[in-house]
Amino acid sequence: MAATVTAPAKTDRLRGSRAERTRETENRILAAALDSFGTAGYDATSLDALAAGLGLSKQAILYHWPSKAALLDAVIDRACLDLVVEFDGVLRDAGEGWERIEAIVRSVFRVTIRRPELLGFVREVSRLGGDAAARISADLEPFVARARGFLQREMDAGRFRRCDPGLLFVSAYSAVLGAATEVEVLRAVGFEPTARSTVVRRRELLSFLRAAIVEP
Amino acid sequence: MAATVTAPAKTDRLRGSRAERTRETENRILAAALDSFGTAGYDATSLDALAAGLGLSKQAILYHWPSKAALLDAVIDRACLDLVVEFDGVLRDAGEGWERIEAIVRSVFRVTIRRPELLGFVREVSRLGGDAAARISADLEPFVARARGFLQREMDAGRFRRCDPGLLFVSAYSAVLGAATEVEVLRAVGFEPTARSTVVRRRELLSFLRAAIVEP
DNA sequence: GTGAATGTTTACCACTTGGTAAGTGAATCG
DNA sequence: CGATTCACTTACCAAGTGGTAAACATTCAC
Repeated sequence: MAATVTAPAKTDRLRGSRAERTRETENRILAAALDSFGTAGYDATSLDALAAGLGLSKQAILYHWPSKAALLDAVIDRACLDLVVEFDGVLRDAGEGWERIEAIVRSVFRVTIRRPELLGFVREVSRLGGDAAARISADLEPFVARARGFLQREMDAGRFRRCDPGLLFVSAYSAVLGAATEVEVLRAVGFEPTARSTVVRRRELLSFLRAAIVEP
Repeated sequence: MAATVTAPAKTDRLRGSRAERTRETENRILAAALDSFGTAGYDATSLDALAAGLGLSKQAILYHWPSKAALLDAVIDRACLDLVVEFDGVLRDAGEGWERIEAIVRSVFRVTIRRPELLGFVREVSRLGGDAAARISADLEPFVARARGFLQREMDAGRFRRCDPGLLFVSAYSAVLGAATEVEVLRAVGFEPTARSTVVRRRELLSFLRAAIVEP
C-alpha cells in the first residue's frame, strides 16, 4: 500500500497533532466571532449562536476563553494583527509621499470588499468603549505613531500641507472609513454599495484626500 | 385668597391638562431613550432600566409604544427633528458658499458638546441597519438633498472643486462626525476630548475641509 | 496498557429580556 | 353623581443570556 508514514488522518477535523487541532479550533472560533461581532455586533452575538454556527457547544468556547469579554479581547488582538499585517505589506512595496496614502486607501477598500467584517469590527469596538476600546487603541498605537511620523516628515519636506499630524490623521481616517463603510449614508446619497460603485467611490475619495493633504 | 382660577396644581407632575401631561411623559421617555440609545446603545438599553431611571415601570413605556422597536422609531423621528431644526436655524442666518459649511461644522461641534448623545445616536442607528437605518435615511433625506443641491450649485459657480456632490457629502460628513465623535481615535493620537481641545480640533478640521472643498 | 491531561458535551442555574394580562386609582365627561 | 376613559402598576411568562459543575471521550506520556 501507499506509505502512510505516521498520519492517522481519519477525517479532516482529526488531522495534525493535538496542539495543531486545538489551534485550528481556536482560529475557527476567532474567525466566526470576528465576523459576528463585526457585522451583527458584540451585544447581538450570543455564545450559543456562535457555537452552533461552528458545530460546537457554548462551553467549548468557554473552555478556550474564560468569558465572552476575554473572547472579545482575543478577537481584538487577532483583528489588529490582520490589519497591521495587511497595511505593513502594502506599505513595504509602496513608494514615497502621496503614493503611500494612495496605497493605504486602496488597501482599505480592498479589505472592505474581501473582509467587510474587519473594519466593521473596528467601528464596533470603538463604539463599545471601555477596556475593549483601550485595547484596540493600544494594539494599533505603533501603526498610528508611524503614520503620524510619516505625515510630520512629509510636512517638513514641504510636500504636505502643514497642520497637526494627529488631527489630520483623524480626519483622513474618518473620511476613508466613512466612504468605505457608511453604507446607509451612501445609500442616502444614491450610492448602492456595490463592487462596481466602489471604484468610483475610491477615485472620488482619493481626489478629496489629495486636495486636502497635498501641498498644491 | 389669591385667585386659583381653574388650576388644580397640586404637584409639578400634575400640572396642565391630561393631554399635556401625557405628552410631557412621552417627551421624558423619548429624551431618556435617546440618551441611553445614543451613549450605551440600543441593545445595551433595557426597557426596565429606562423606566426605572424615569421613576416609571416598563409597562408605562409599553403603553405609549407597543414595542421597543416602535420606541426606537419614535426616538429616530425625534432626533432627526432636533437635528434638522438645529441645522435649519443655523443655515437661515448663514452667508453663502464656504461660510455655510463653516456654520454647519460649528453647529455640529456645538451639538457634540451640548448634546453628545445626539450624534452618537445617529451613529448607533446607522450601525443597527435594517428598518431603523432606512427610517433615519428617510427622515434626513430632505436635508441631504438640500446639501447636495448646495454643493452642486457651488461647483457650477466655480467656487467649489468639481466632483460628485453625493460622495463629497459622504467624505465631509464622515470627516466631521469623526473629528467630533471618534473619541477613541482622538485619544490614540493624543487628544483628550475636552472642551478646550475642541476649539483646536474644530479649527484643524475646518482648514482640512477648506483645502478639500474650496477651489483654490 | 495505564493513568493523566485535554478538549468537549450534557445538564443545570440565576438572571435578564421584551412582552402579555389583568387590575387600579384618578381625571374627565355626560 | 355615575360611567368611562386614561395612564399606569403589579403580577407573570417564555425565551434567552453568560457562566458553573460534572461527566465523558480521546489522545498523549510513560
